[in-house]
Amino acid sequence: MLYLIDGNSLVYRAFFALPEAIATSRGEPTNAIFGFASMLVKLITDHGVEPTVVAWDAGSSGRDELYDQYKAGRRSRPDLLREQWPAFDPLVEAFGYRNARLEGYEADDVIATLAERARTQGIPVTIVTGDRDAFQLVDEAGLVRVMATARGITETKLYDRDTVIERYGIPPELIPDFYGLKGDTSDNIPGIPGIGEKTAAELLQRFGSLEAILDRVDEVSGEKRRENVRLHRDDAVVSKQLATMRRDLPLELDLAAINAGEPDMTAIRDTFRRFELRDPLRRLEEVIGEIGAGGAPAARETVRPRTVTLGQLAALGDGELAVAVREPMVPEGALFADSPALSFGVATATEVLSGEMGEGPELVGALATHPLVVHDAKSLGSVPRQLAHDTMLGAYLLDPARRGYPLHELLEDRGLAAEPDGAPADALLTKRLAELQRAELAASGLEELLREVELPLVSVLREMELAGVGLDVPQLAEVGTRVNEEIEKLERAIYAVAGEEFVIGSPQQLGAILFEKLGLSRKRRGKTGFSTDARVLQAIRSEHEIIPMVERWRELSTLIKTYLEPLPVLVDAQSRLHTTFLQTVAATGRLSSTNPNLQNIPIRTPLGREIRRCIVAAPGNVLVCADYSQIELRVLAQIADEPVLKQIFRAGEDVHTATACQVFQVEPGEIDAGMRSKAKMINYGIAYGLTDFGLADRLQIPREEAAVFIATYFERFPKVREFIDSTIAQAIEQGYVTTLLGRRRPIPELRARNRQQQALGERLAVNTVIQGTAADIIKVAMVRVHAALAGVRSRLILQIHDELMIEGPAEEADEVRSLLTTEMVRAWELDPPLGVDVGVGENWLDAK
DNA sequence: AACGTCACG
DNA sequence: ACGTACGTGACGTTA
Repeated sequence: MLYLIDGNSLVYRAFFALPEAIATSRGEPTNAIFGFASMLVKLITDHGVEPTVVAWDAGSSGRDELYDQYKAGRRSRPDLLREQWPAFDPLVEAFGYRNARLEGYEADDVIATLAERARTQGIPVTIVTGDRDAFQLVDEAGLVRVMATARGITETKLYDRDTVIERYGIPPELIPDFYGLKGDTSDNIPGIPGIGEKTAAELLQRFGSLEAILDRVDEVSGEKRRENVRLHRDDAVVSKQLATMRRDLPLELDLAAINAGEPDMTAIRDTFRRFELRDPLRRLEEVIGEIGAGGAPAARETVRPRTVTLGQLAALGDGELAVAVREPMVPEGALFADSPALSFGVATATEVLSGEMGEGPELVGALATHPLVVHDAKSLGSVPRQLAHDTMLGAYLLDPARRGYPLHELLEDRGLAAEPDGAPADALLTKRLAELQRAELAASGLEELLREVELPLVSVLREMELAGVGLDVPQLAEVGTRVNEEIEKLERAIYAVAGEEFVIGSPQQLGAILFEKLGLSRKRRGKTGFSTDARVLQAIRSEHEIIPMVERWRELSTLIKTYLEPLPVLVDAQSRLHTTFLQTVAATGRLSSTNPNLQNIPIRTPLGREIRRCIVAAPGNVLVCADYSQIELRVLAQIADEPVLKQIFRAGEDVHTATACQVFQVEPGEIDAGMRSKAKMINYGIAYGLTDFGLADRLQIPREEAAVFIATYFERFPKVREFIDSTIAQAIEQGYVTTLLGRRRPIPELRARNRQQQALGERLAVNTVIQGTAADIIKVAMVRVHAALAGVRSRLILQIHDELMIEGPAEEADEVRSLLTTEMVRAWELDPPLGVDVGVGENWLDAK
C-alpha cells in the first residue's frame, strides 16, 4: 500500500487544532510539528511502515488567474506557523519518506497526479488528508482510498466509494460538482448562495452533474433557488474548476521505485529531541520495537459468501438471520436511478450469502418469515415485521451518551473488524455483535425496554416519517415575502445608525459595533469576545436605538433561514414534509427530529405562530394534537413521592400558580402573571439543577433573594430535596442512573476530578431521571396509540417530546381524540393520573 | 471544526 | 477560585 500524504493539509490542521502553548523550553512554537509528527507516528502504529510520499504546496497557485478571490479570505500564514515550516522536510526524510512538490502547484494536485498514476499502474493507494476535495480521487475498483482526518488530530476515517456515497449521497466523481454548487468558504470558493450540502447532493442525484443542472435549471424546484442558480451559474462553473484537482502534473517521480520507508532512528531521535517531542518519540520507539520483533498486523478474516438471488432466499427456512446492506450502489452509467440498487449480505447460523437487488423493502419482503437482526433497521426503508434485534438500538441502550453508533465503530470497539469491507461481512459481524449485546443487555436489565418499547417503536417511527405532515406552501411564501421586506428595511436602518455596513450576523462584528464603536455595556463574555445573545441585548435595549432593530433582525433572519426558506424546498409532490426521527441520539432517551427538524417549529412569538399555522392537514382531514400537561413535574411529584406537589395535581390546580403561593407565601388571588412565570422558572429550574446564581441571572434579582426562593421551595416540597440527594448518591455509587423503565445513563462526569464536571454530573443525574422517565412514558404511549389506530384511517404523524399529532378524516376526530387521550393516560397509571390536553384543527396552531 | 446564536420541549 | 438549568438541530461566521 502506497501512502500519499497531503502535508499542507495536515500541518494546517495540526496548527489550528492544537494550542499555541505547545512549545520547546526555549519558547519556540511546535504545535504544528508536534501534531504532524503525531500523525506520522499514528500511521505507523496502525499500518506499519509503508512506502510514503508527502506532498507540499510550492510557489503561487495557478488558480489565482482562474478566480482572483481564491483564498483571499485566508489569512496569511500566521507567524507562529511560519517559524515551524522549515522542520517538516527533514522530519519526513528522517522517516525515510519522500517529499514531493512542483513549483506553481498545490499539494492536492501533486497527490491527484500521483494517485492517478498509481491507479493506472494497479498500485493500491491511501491518501491521507484533511481536505474534503480529495474524495474525488476515490475510485471504483478500490485502488484509491482516502483517509480523512476526523476529530482531533490523530483520529481518522477511511473512505472507499461506498463510504463517500454514504457520507455525501453522491459518488466520488461528483465531488467537484458538489463543491461547485455548495462552495467552500474556507477556500473562498463561492458556489451558489442558499445551496448547502443537502441541496447540492439532492440536485446532483436528480440531474447527474452540475452542467445538467445548469442546462435544465427550469426543472429545479423552488422559485428563489432557480433564480439563484441562474444568477450564479458562472460562479458555479468556476467553483467546480477550482474544486477539480489536476491529475496531469509533469512530476518526475517513479512510483514503482518508492520503497517502504526505512526510518532513520538516529535522525528521528535527533529531530524529535530538538523539538522536545517526548511522547511521540516514546510511542514510535515502542512500535518500531514491536515491528522489529516480527509483529506483523493480524491478518483479517475473509468472508467467502455464497452468491444468491432474492428468490433463493425463500429456501432458507425460518431461522433468525442477520442482514446488512450497502447503499446505494451506483450502477455504471445510470447515475442514481429512481430506485437505488443495494448490495446485501445475509448471515444464517451456518453460512453467509450475498447478492444484489433493487430496494430495501424488497429484501425485507423476501425475508418476511425470518426473525431479523439488523443494524439500524429503520434505514432499510421498510421495517421487518419480526425485528428480533437492532444492534444500533442495543448499543444505544448500553451506552446512550455516545457520539454515534456506526456499525464499524462498534465492531472496532470489540475487536471484531475495522476497515470497510462489504455487506456479507457486515451481516456476519452484526450477528456476532448482537450475541455479545444480548448478554450485556440481559445483565443490565435492558432486555424488556428493547423488546417492548424501542423495537416496536421502530416501525411506528418509520410509518410516521413516510406519512409526513402537510405544509401550506403559498401561505408560507406570503409570510416570507413580508418578512424579507421588513428585513431589508431593518438592514438599511441598522447600517445608517451604525454609520457603516457590517455583517449583522457575525457576533464578532456586531460586538465591535455595539461595544467598541457605540460603547454600550458589556455583560457576559464567551471564549472569543463579549456575548451579544438575546439576553444581553434585552438588558441593554434602552441604551441605544440600534438594539431593538438588531433584536428584530435576529428574530426575522432566524425564522427566514431556518424555516421560511428551507421548508418549502423539502416538500414532496403532495406538499408534505417528511422528517427523520432519530432514536439513538438523545442521552436521556428522547427522540430527535432532523432534515427537517419538526420538533422545533416556532410557536412563542406572533410571527412564529404564523409559521406554525402553515403546518396543515390534507383537505378533508384534521390534526388531532394531544400533549401531556406538565409531564416532567408530574414525574417529579411521583418519583419524589412529594405529597404537596401531588396534591396540587390531584386538585387540578395550576402548578406554577400553586408553586408561586408556596414560594412567595401569598394567597392564590394575589398571584400575578409575573409571579407565575417566576414560579415556572423555579419549577423547571429545579428539575434541571438550578443554582441561586442562575435564577438570579434569569429573574434579574439579587443572588441572595434567589437563594431564599430556592430554600423556600425546598421547605415547601421537602421530598423533592430528598429525591435529588438520593438520586445523586445513587449515581455516585453505581456510576449511572435509571428511569422508570430501567433505561440507564452512565454519568462519568461524577468521577471527574474537576468540580465543575462533578456539578454537571449531579445536574445530569437528576435531569436524566425526570426527562428520561417522561421519554419512556411517551414512547409507551406511541406504541399503544399506534396499535389502537389499527381499525381507523387516522395516523400518527409527529411526536414533539410531550405531544403527539395524529392526522385523519374529520369524521374520525372524536373517536381519535378519546382514543388518544385514553392511551396516553394509560401509558403510566399513577395517582394522581397523568393529564392530557387535546385539540383538533385544520392547522397546528388551531389544534393546540 | 468550533463557536455563537436561537428555534423547540 | 470557578461556573452557574437539561435535552435537542439548524444556521451563519470564522479560524
